[in-house]
Amino acid sequence: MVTQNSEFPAEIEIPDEISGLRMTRQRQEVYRTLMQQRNHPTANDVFMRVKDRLPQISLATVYNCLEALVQHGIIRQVNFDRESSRYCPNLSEHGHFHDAVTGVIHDVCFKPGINLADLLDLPPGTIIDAVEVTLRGKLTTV
Amino acid sequence: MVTQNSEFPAEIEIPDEISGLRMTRQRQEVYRTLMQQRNHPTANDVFMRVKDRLPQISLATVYNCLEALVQHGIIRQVNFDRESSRYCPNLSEHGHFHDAVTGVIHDVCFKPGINLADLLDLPPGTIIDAVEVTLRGKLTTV
DNA sequence: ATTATAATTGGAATAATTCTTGATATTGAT
DNA sequence: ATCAATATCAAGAATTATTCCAATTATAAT
Repeated sequence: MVTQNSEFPAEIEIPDEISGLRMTRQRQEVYRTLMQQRNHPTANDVFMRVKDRLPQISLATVYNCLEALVQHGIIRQVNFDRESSRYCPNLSEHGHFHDAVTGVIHDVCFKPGINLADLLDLPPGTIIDAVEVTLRGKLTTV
Repeated sequence: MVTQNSEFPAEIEIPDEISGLRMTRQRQEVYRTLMQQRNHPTANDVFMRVKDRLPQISLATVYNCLEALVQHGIIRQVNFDRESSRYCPNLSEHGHFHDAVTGVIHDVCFKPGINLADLLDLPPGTIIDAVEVTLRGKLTTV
């Protein structure tokens, strides 16, 4: 049961197992951080945040947890150029817009009914397992 | 003038300057390698190949040359996950298909008349400077 | 020719990530 | 519950691609 306390934001309840992956305390906290902090944090960002609740956790463990979560399809790993990997719990098909001014990464949805693979000149017999769309630019305040 | 010799494949002529970038001997060889070896080589791949013609070249120089060429829009840098950067002289707008079986990277064109930004749900006032499309999958031989 | 600027080199430094090894915790079978 | 087998975690070492640095060399400008 979740401890509800008006002094703290409501916590996200994490089950003991997700998609066959045992959710240890460490994995729960890593996952919770990603669910709460939707700004595509790096492993180190997650590490610093999780340390508040699990002071003894190591960066290696954060990497292990993130990898396990990615492997089990619970979160997604997102890369921009060769910067540190970022992690994202948004599993719906979406792209990423990288604001060159603020550095903020925004999730971008496809307009309904769009199937990217249909728009590409692919040789017959190509099986697409994953699609990645990354945009770079600025967000002029309107 | 290019030395033509039937014992060797015809060379690609590289001018002394491209888009305002002075084409030094090193930059010429790096660029020539990319033009001849269209399989998206890494900096190290280029280094090994260029060494045949410029045995004293250093890896740092190859990195410098590649960066200069990228900065001047003469070639493109392509990243897959956090693997080594790859380089590509194809400047036309295209995506990349990464064959999981062979590891080969294929350029993929958009079907005519497709403007990717139109298919995305972008907030108004978004200025897109660059678009990157990466596909992952297999190429079933038909 | 001389000076100023840019490019190259080789090696050291960096940073993100992975690996290794021993300790801990968890599960399943008895 | 106990024990063995397995999985996870922690800490630090190792790895790898890339960048930085300082010294040399090449090119361009006067």
